[in-house]
Amino acid sequence: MISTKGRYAIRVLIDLAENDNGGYIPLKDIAARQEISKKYLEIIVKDLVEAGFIVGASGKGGGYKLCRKPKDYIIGEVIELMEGPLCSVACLAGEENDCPRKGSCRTLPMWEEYDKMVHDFFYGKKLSDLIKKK
Amino acid sequence: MISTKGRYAIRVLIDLAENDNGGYIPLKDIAARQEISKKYLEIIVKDLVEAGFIVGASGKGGGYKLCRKPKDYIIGEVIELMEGPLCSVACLAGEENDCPRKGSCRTLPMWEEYDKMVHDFFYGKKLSDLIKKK
DNA sequence: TTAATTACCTATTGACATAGTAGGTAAAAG
DNA sequence: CTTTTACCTACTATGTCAATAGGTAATTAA
Repeated sequence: MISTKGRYAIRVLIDLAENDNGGYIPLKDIAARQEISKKYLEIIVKDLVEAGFIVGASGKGGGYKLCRKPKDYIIGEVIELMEGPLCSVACLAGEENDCPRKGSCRTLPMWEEYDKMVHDFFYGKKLSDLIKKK
Repeated sequence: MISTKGRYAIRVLIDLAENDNGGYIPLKDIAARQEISKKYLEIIVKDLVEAGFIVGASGKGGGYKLCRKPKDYIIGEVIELMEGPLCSVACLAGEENDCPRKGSCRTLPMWEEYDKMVHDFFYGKKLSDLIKKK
C-alpha cells in the first residue's frame, strides 16, 4: 500500500504544476485546494525541499514552487523518497541479499520479477502525465 | 511490501507440493525444512485450512496436505487471503470508492492502472509455476 | 488403555509504522 | 514593526507485524 505521505507528495507536485504562476505558492493554498491538513503537509514538503524537488521561500509572498519541468519529475522517485525503496519483500530491501536460502528459494525469482515490473511502472510515469494540460 | 504471512503461506504450499507422498505432512517437518517457527506457522496454516486451500488431520500420522493440483492454486488468491486485497491506495480498498475527489482526482487513474497490473501479475502465477518439476 | 503425536485454540507481547497534532522560532516583505 | 510565510522539535494515539506462551482436543500405535 502506498501511504498518505507518498500520495500527498504527488498531489502537492501536481498542485504546484497546475497552479504555477512563476512565483511561490503558499502551503495554505495547497492545503485548502487539496483538502489536506497544512500541518501534515509541512512534513511532506520538508522532505520534498530537502530532496531538491521543490524550493521554498519564507516571508510574505513566500511559499513553494517547482524547480524542474513537470516532464522531469519521475513519480517513482517521489514515491521512493517518501516511502523508501519500492520493494516487495524484505530480502530484496537492503544493498545485498544475504538470505541463506537465496540459492534454493523457489519464490525469489517471482519477487524479483514483480519488483522489476513495479519499478518500471512508476519510473515510466512522469508528473507531466498526471497534470491537466494547460 | 508482502509480509511474512503471505510469503510463508506460499512456502508452505510449495513445501506440501514438493514433499507430497499422498499422506499428511506434519507441520513440524515443514517448519524444520523451511526454517520457520512452528508456532508462527500454526497461525498461517489455520488460515489456509479455513479458506479450503489445505486440509489438516489431527493425531498420530496427521498433518496437512493439499486438496487441489498445484496448477489450481492461484498465488494472488493466497496473498489476498493472508494480506487482504491487493490494493495500492486506501480509496480503492473498500467495496466502492466514496472519495469526494474521485471525479477530479489526477492520480486515481494511475492507481487503478497499477492495481490492475499487480492483480494480473499475481493471478497469472500458479503454485505449479513455483515448484521444482518432479 | 495409555502414551505419544499431532492439530487446534485463546491470549499476550515488543517493536515499529502510520497519520497525524501542538507549539514554537526564523525569515522576508509591505 | 506587523503580517505572512516557511521551518523546527517534540509528542501521541492507533494499528499492524511478527511472533511467543500455554494450553486443549483428536487420533493412532503399543
